Parts: sequence; structure tokens; C-alpha cells
Amino acid sequence: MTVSTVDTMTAVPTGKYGTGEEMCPYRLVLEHVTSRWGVLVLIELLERPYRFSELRRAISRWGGRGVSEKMLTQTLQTLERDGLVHRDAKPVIPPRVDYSLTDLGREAAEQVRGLALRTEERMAEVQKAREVYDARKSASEQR
Amino acid sequence: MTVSTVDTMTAVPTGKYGTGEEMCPYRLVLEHVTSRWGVLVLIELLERPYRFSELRRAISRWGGRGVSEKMLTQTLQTLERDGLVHRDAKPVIPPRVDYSLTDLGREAAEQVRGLALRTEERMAEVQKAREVYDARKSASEQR
DNA sequence: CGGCATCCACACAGATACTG
DNA sequence: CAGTATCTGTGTGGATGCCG
Repeated sequence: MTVSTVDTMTAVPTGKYGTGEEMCPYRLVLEHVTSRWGVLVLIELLERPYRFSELRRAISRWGGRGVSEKMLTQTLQTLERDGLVHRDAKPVIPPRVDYSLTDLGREAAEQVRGLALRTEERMAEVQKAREVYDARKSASEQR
Repeated sequence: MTVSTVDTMTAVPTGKYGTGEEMCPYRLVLEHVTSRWGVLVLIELLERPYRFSELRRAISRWGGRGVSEKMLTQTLQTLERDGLVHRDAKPVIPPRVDYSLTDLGREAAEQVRGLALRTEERMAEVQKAREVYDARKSASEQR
């Protein structure tokens, strides 16, 4: 297994880019938690443990195109490495793998869910703000 | 202004990709807030209002390569449109633009900061978990 | 100074095909 | 089922030039 071609699947992503600089370690964790799929994974797992495909379906219910298999794998591996998610692989055929939150993960997930709930509560205000913004903008385009 | 060539700068990004599907609107806002630069912008603005370049420098102190001018512009526009950030452009030469949080933005920012603080507190545990994970992984690679 | 616009490079997300 | 390997779009961001 050569690591020459670093196609995302190969190595668990660090969250920094390219030939990039150093970055304080906790910002990395923050980025894992707040990543597009990390947020949804944490919120779903707060409800109950999930199997891989089950989790994938649950996330697809949030709308949009849902997670690709690859990104879910990657997200779970990253969160597992950070000690937020517990992976329980049962050695049976067909394979069965259950994902759940660790205590650490539960703490993070609760914060994230709080953010999500607050956001949902305030959606009306956001919509209103957008209308104002868009109206103002298209008005200033009349030139 | 033709909208044919949609180079990211042109139109304020919606948060959905490509030819993508519909997505529940509040998930979009959540993605704006939890976006790589959105998180840092909100946290910094919680401290005090900032001017554009000032904010850019403040964010660069988090390590890594910092925000590009383009991404900061884009992030601020998105957050402004969502009604989280207030933009105060003074019509002077040279231009002076101050960014601050709205009440709505402050609420979101406090949640985000909470998440960041918790994460920072738990870093030791995360580091520990990573060591275990990496050790286990390199052990299983001995084949 | 605080943007906007365009070109370019490349890392990353996603689709697809394959394996235990 | 739960991944792994790989290829291809596309978003991200740097560099550059222009404007109010």
C-alpha cells in the first residue's frame, strides 16, 4: 500500500489542506465536529446507535443528496479516531458494524444539537433577513 | 453582469452543490454557521466588531494558512444574508467597513463558542484516543 | 481599504466498480 | 453489509488586476 496517491479514502484526513501549515490541534477537532457530515452523524447518533447503512439512510432524510458511502466512512473514521464515536464490528457474515457515541462524543453532539435546534427555531428570522438582503441587492443592481 | 460563469465569487453561495437536490432550508443555515470560516468569524465577532482586514488577521492567528480574501468575503456575505452578521460600510475614502454580530448572530455564535470551548477542554482525551487508535491501526497493518 | 472579477491549480467530494 | 480502490467532477483558494 503505497501512500503516494493520497486519494481521500486511503489516509484518514487530517483536516488541513495541501502542503499546508501547522494548525492548533483543537481547531482540527472542531473542524471534524462541524464538518458537513460530522454534524449530522453526531446528531443522529445522539438518538441511538446505528449500523452503517442505517445511518446513511437516516442522514439522507435531512434532504439533499445525502452522504456518499465514502464520505460516511471517512467521517466515521475521523470521529472514531478523535474518540467521539465508538465502532463495534461484529465478526459475522454478513458483517455487522454498530456505531455509537462515546461519552466524549455525546458531549460534543449535545452542543451540536443545541446549535441545530436554535437554528431551527430562528429560521423565520433568517428567512426574513434574506428577503431584505435580496430585495436590497436586486434594487442596487438597477444601474 | 452575466451569471453564466459562476465563479464562486459571483453569486453568494447557497451551500448546496452542483446540480444538487433540494434540502431543508435550516440545514443550509446550519452549514453556513458550521462552515470552516463561518465558525471562526462568529467566534471572533463575539469578542468585538472587526474591520475586514482586521478580521482576516485575527483569523490567521488560529494557525494554518488563514482565510483567503475571497473566502472571507464569501463567508461574510453568506452570514450577512442569513441575518447573523451586520455590515456597516462607511462611505469614506479610503473605505471603512465594520462587521458585527446581530442579535441572531450572537445567539448562534455563543453556541459555536461553547462547542469550541468544550472541545478545547477535552483535547487531552482526544489526543489519548488518537494514540490508541493509531497504535491499534499500525499493529493491524503488520501482515 | 474593501471589495469584485477572472484565470488557474489542486485537494476534496462523489459515483462507480470491486472485495471479504 | 461494510467497506476499499479508483477515477472524475467541482469547490476552494492563490494570484492578479481593477474599481470606488
